[in-house]
Amino acid sequence: MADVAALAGVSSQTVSRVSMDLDNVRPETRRKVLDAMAELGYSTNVAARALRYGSYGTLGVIAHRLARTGESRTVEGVVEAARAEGYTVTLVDVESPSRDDVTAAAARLSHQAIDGLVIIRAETATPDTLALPRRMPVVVSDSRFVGHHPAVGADQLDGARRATQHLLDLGHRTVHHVAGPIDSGPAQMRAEGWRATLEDAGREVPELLRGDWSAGAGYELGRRLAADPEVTAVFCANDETAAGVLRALHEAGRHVPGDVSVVGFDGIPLAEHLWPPLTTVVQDFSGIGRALVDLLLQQVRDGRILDDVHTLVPVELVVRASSGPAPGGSRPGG
Amino acid sequence: MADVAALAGVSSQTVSRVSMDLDNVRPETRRKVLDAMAELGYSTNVAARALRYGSYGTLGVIAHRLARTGESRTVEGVVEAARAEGYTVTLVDVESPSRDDVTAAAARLSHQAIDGLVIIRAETATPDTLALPRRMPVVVSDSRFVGHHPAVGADQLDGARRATQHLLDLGHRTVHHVAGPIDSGPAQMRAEGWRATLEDAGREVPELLRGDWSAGAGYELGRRLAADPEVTAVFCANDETAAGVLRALHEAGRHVPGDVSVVGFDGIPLAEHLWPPLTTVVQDFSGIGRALVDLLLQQVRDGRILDDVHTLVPVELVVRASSGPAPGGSRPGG
DNA sequence: CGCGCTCTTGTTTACGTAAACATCAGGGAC
DNA sequence: GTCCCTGATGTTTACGTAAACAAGAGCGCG
Repeated sequence: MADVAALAGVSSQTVSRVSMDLDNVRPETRRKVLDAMAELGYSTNVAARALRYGSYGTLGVIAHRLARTGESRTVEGVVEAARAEGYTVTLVDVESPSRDDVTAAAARLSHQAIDGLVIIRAETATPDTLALPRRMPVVVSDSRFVGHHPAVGADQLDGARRATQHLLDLGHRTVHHVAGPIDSGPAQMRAEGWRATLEDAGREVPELLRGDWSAGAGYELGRRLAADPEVTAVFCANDETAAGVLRALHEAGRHVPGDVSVVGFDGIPLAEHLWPPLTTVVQDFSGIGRALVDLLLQQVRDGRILDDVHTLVPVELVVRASSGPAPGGSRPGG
Repeated sequence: MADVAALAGVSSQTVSRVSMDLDNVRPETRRKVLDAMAELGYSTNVAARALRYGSYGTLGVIAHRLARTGESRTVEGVVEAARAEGYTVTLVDVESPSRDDVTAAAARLSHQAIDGLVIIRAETATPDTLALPRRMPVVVSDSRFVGHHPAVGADQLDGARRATQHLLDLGHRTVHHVAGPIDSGPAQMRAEGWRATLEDAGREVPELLRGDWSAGAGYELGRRLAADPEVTAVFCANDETAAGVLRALHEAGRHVPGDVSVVGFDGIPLAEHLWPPLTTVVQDFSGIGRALVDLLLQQVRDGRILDDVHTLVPVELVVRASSGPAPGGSRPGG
């Protein structure tokens, strides 16, 4: 900046005024300064500006597996919402879902220049094990942090209930469930919604099959389901798992939805183009991202730390060809 | 820091020494300082440290649609590689692929605290329209920037050639292609590899079908392909497109691979669990991320700006059930 | 017993910016 | 013509950290 000032023959304060595009600077002076800036390839030093202002215009995000559907779409939603508010996003990926890793990630972030922190998936970490800088605004989309930090999440319970009820309404005697990993909050809630719906309807609750969100696990477990002629309806914890189940059913020669109906969760773009097109519970990821950023910026701007807010974002059941009437007396073989 | 120093009864410099965990500080003094830090919830101010050091420990990333396969997996690769080098990543999403948007993104990033910039997808922007701060180290994974900034990319041409050749080797007379959007460099190169392979083999080059990376476009174009009995082999610009084509073929009652073989590109995790499992060209996204970060950090650390490096990351053809022998005389109807 | 070395801690300074305050010139009102 | 007000620009200072330098204490060796 001093160089620019010298070249333009003005004081550094005038350069500052021009670069902020504020105040009153004579057009001629402004011109000289802009020319000098261009000539020297000057751009303002962010560190100094942040030091002066005490804020960075940046939000931190902790996610687990970035390339996974839910994560990447939530991150995208956060990035979009942050951009709309004039903030950029700094990303920290947690390699393995271990406590130490998340703590390390938070520590790394706390050494980064951020004004607030979005925890998209904290996995095994708990509110206590996260050693965050005091007064750091935080929001989470992980249900286990409800009551400790303000939380935003899709209405997992409602989605699972609607998916399960949809299958019951189609006449299926009961519904099997391929769940997500046991240490995932959303996976727990989806399983819970499934179980509660069956119990409310007075139906038998089949043994839960434990997956891990992956299509591979869906395929392996799907082979067991395909081998059981009693199975006519499967609710999967996410769409990838459902894809694996569909493949296993195809391989076993079981027709979908003639013999078995399948429902997924998440609403990935590919769901509509699986074979057959997948009935699924669609999450509004960009809505979640927006809600997260709103809640975080409220805290950042007011300097006030909220803790007991929990925003539920509604989900929507989209019915496609993968779910149909239970195989009845009219069509025993499909 | 001054508060900590006062509370601990030492100078701020001693606090600095403790927080850097360097130099020689008497254990007793260190203890006092650490206690004071804990009591006050102190953590070092990054802006000040960055101002002092002139670096931020952060890399910037410009991407287009974050949730799209290629983007999110490349970003994940970059984030992982950056973490391994002790850097975090600041993300800027470009809303629409317009020149202004990318320029605005770069401007926004240049006002952020970054040591270098990774352009994953610059879309319509050109090297000239990107008003980057002088001496900002840059790497790109966009082929149009080759010669201006060091570039890293999968060997698209080779991948497309191998996919096409694979189908010819199976006895197909020719291969149809559902391409990516016309303004995408990788889409161009995949189409080029396809065309060159057919020409080298002296085969007829069918009209190219213009998609947009989406499964929906694949589905629409796939319906046209399904209606044409001459079509026996389709090479799709990416796996999502291939999923749409598969669906269209299923709906039309054409068997895969009995009647028509389909090959994708990217190697998304779901490819293996589509029906039938998809033959595809697998890209090493984390390898690309690593190469990008390596190349960028070379420049960041040496303060030297490279411009004519172009790293090609090899791809791998993974053959699955979706591609098979051309329908011959032995099996006219599937 | 004193000199000098080492180990620990304190003081000064600079990083680049922008707010607060100071200064100066010009023009309008009386 | 003088005073005051306004608008443009310069000067001083502070943000929090860490390097460079300075200073003081303790100890060994001659």
